Amino acid sequence: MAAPVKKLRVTRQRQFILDEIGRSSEHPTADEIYRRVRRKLPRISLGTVYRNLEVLSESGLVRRLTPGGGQMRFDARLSPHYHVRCTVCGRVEDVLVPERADLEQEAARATGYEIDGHTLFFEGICPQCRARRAAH
Amino acid sequence: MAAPVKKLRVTRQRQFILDEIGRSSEHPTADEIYRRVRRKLPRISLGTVYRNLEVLSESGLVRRLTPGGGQMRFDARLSPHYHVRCTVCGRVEDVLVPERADLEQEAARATGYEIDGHTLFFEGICPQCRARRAAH
DNA sequence: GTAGTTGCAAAGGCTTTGCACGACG
DNA sequence: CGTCGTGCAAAGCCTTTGCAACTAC
Repeated sequence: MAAPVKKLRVTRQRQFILDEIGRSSEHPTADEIYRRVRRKLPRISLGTVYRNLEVLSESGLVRRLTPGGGQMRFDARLSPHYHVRCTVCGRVEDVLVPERADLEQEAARATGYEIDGHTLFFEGICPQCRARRAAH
Repeated sequence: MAAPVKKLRVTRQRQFILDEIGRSSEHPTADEIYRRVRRKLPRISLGTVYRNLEVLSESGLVRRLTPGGGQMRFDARLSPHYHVRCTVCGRVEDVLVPERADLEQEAARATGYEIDGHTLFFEGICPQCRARRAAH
């Protein structure tokens, strides 16, 4: 009755990609993952990286983020949490505050939708950029 | 001290574009706006539409949305509110529940960022798609 | 053995941009 | 009249895809 889960093979490429996302807490883009994994697997292709990111997020092993300013990013932290994007340098970081489940009930009531989840992005300026800005 | 506001000219293209966004509550994409405005101004180009959307959102006359699934959308409703995207048909609608300002304070505390705003997207299934699904 | 995967390269979708002409103020 | 805006077309960026060879199970 549920979604047909296709069985994933454990390939070297897949392992390195998953590993690389887990290793970094900086929510890398597909291209960043590609460049890093290529240090270990020089023959991997960008297409493979994209295909794996698709499959891995489809099966819930990574989370795909689409912050306002640009390309997709990937997050290995699976527990519910929010994100913040620095509007100056573009970095994306976790915001570890508890998810507000009540928001979804409110939204369901207000819209008539069946709500499955929500995504919350804060925008702001990171401490480093703030310091740089203060120093002119 | 504030951002240098450049003065906008009132061109027919700009007027029709702004008008078209205001007229529809469906958060049209750039291409949808283009196709609609072209009925009145057949010689307008897609490039002009994009340039105006850029300028208009830069000056706060429209709001630019970037829902997870695909291209930018535009919203003429300027008061703070949230959005929901139907994961089946892709439509985007307003969610008129009050913004939670306390979220930003929490996020600032948790991250050290200076928070300027936040974007909240709900995902779910709209009543129409739900009905269609129930009817097999 | 055979489905799922990979590399490579080409194609695709959306958005941005260079340029010369046009029009708003 | 000087800018700012426009149309057109080309370029750009990120992502997806077709295909034949390959490999995990």
